[in-house]
Amino acid sequence: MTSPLIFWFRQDLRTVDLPGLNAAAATGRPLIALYIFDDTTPGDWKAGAASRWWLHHSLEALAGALQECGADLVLQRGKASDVLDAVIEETGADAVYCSRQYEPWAGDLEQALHARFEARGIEFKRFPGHLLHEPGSVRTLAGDPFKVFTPFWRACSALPEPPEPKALPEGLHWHSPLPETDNLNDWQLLPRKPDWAADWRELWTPGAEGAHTRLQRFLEDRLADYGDARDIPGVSATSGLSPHLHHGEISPRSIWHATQAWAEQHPQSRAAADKFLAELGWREFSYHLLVFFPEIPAKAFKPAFDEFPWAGSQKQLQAWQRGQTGYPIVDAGMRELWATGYMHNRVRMVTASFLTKHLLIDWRAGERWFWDTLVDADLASNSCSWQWVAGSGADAAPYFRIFNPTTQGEKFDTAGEYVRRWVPELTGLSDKYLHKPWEAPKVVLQEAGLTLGKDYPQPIVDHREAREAALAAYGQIKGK
DNA sequence: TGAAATGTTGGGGCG
DNA sequence: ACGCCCCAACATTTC
Repeated sequence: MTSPLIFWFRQDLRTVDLPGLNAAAATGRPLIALYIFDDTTPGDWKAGAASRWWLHHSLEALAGALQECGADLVLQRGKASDVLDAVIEETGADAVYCSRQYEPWAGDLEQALHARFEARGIEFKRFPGHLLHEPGSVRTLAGDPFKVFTPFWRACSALPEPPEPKALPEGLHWHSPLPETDNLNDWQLLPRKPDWAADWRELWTPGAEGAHTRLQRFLEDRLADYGDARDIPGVSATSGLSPHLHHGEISPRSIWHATQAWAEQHPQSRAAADKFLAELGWREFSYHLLVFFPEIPAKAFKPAFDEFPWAGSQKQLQAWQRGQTGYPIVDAGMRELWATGYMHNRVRMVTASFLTKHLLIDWRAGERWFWDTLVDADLASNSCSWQWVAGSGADAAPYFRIFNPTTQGEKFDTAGEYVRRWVPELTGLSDKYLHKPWEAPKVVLQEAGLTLGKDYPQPIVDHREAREAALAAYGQIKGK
């Protein structure tokens, strides 16, 4: 009798275009579908609260999809190596297949498992699938990792196209009897008291099916206008695929090929498609940076920033987190994040710039907050993007690029749709003052039924002063 | 994947 | 008619 093979699900909660699972199926051996909830993760980057909500529903969806292929998903909680050992022991499995992950601890774990299993004659194989191109496959002519996005992405497009997505073959052979599975509810991934995600199912559909539906809808309804509309937070013009991608419910290769096919049918929208694909490019770039510079989540890429005189108070941090800074576009973004687990990309830049430059608060505080509150929280993208905004990263925005929250609001939320949606106390204010209520004459405020400092805060910092302070702080590390 | 300060230009009001 | 000033509007540079 053939020994079973464990397919270990990780951040790849799908059955379509999952190379490791296809390879496992191709062996013809009885399979065990296993997911391990490992909250012993070192490095202090356990899944945040919003991610855990997503994970719960994503696992439900995966279990459903596997059921349709005749499989039961085994859920177990604990240290990955211990759980794998126990399942191997119990079932007599002598092979473990999984998808690669790129977080520093995940790489370490894979190495350790490889050594451990090899010694015992257990086959351990890792497969790509989370990225378009494996880190290491894209290098400069000198063989170094790229540190600038544009040449990186150009080099990527010179590579052979990523493989076409492959469906899971029919008639898989599943092992039984299976080890006992945990009850998903016992993992308590969902929030209670209060259940702040009570209505999130109306916003999101975690799982591969939801991901593919979202991609289709994006291609049909949104991609043609993506070029300009993607910067308008009041308009639903972005794909919203990031949380699906993070959890591996859809592969970037599926997105890549679907977008290319769409672009061939809509040649006049080639530019929009390329712009969208470049966003996948930034995701790739972040992963490449994370692999080559594993300190990125915790340490400034540019050493000069180790000396940066970060300041800011707990009180200011809290005002930012709660959307009470007195700058409407910033507060709208922070409240959208809190209410939905998501924030529009344009506004992520504005709010992050505000935290690091107007409040001079260390980018790592923002990184933490986003990590806990975003459903798409992703170590690579989150840390690289924070460093990008803070000016400390590879190919980062120059430090002195300080967003003016008023100008950004007027430029990208001209009609005030976004601010009025998330900061309803400002609804009565005319467009003219919506992004700068502190400049509104008394009568206007009265007519809007608004008392600044009571219904809505006064700006917690003065823009001009904050900007000058930020530039002065930067002056202290410049040239170092 | 900025904004502010500074520089330049050109039309129009005015003496 | 002319020079002068004001100030948008746009371009450049500086942070």
